[in-house]
Amino acid sequence: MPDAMSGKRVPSRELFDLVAGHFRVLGEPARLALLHSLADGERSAASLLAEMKISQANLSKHMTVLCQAGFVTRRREGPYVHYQLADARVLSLCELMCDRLESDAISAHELIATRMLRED
Amino acid sequence: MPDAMSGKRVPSRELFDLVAGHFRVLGEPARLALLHSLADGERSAASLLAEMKISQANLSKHMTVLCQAGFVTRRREGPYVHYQLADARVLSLCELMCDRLESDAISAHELIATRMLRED
DNA sequence: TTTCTCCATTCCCATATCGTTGTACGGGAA
DNA sequence: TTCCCGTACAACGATATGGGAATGGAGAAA
Repeated sequence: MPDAMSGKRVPSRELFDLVAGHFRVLGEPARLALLHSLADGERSAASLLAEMKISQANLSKHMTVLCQAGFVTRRREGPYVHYQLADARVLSLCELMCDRLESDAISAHELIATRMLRED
Repeated sequence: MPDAMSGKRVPSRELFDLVAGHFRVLGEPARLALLHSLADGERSAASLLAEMKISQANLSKHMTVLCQAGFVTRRREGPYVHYQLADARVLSLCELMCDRLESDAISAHELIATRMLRED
């Protein structure tokens, strides 16, 4: 039975590339911190620059990447630029990942506790 | 009022590094395809190698990365090795990202349609 | 034991990406 | 107009990462 008739989804290589590319955008600590700073609402480039400990050029590049990925929108107001989360689901992704890591940490902790109780 | 008393979570740089590192693991098309292949259950290394169009060394390296990230578990059975998803939530992450991309695509489509209807 | 299979690891190269520096663009004020 | 400020872009070096080829190592069979 061919996949087309099985009802099962068969992702194409292009889809994997696209999804992986967006995960890679989230695979940068500085960009995660920037997204986190935008969680409370719109922020100006200057305020982000003041908060983060990165250079102006670096900030601009990271924000460009986030905009191209569709995670953030850019709004120009005179000489100033304001950034905003384009989609709150991005934060859901981060929270989901954090939950996973937390579970792993707990499991590791229990494993260590078990080993300490066990008589080798 | 300090952050510690505001109830607001202030992630550390180490947490951003950790989360970003795990997102980077998902930022590889081949690894996403491997995770997808494991969605239906345990698979042997040989069957994964037969399905994917990558070299044996490459497969082994990718699976090692997935195991170290805690996404996959490795089980040895004689000379054979079987891999299994360690956490179904990984698939949730991928689905969430796909939903986002789908929404973007729809938005882009509507935008194009609007422009086509508009008289410039 | 030897030999074979299956998988992991190591080394090397090509490519990609991050951060810095310097520069260019664009808007507002003088 | 000229100047300054805020931001984006380009070019560079350093580092990281994926892929291929070769090697290593564990286990099973002879």
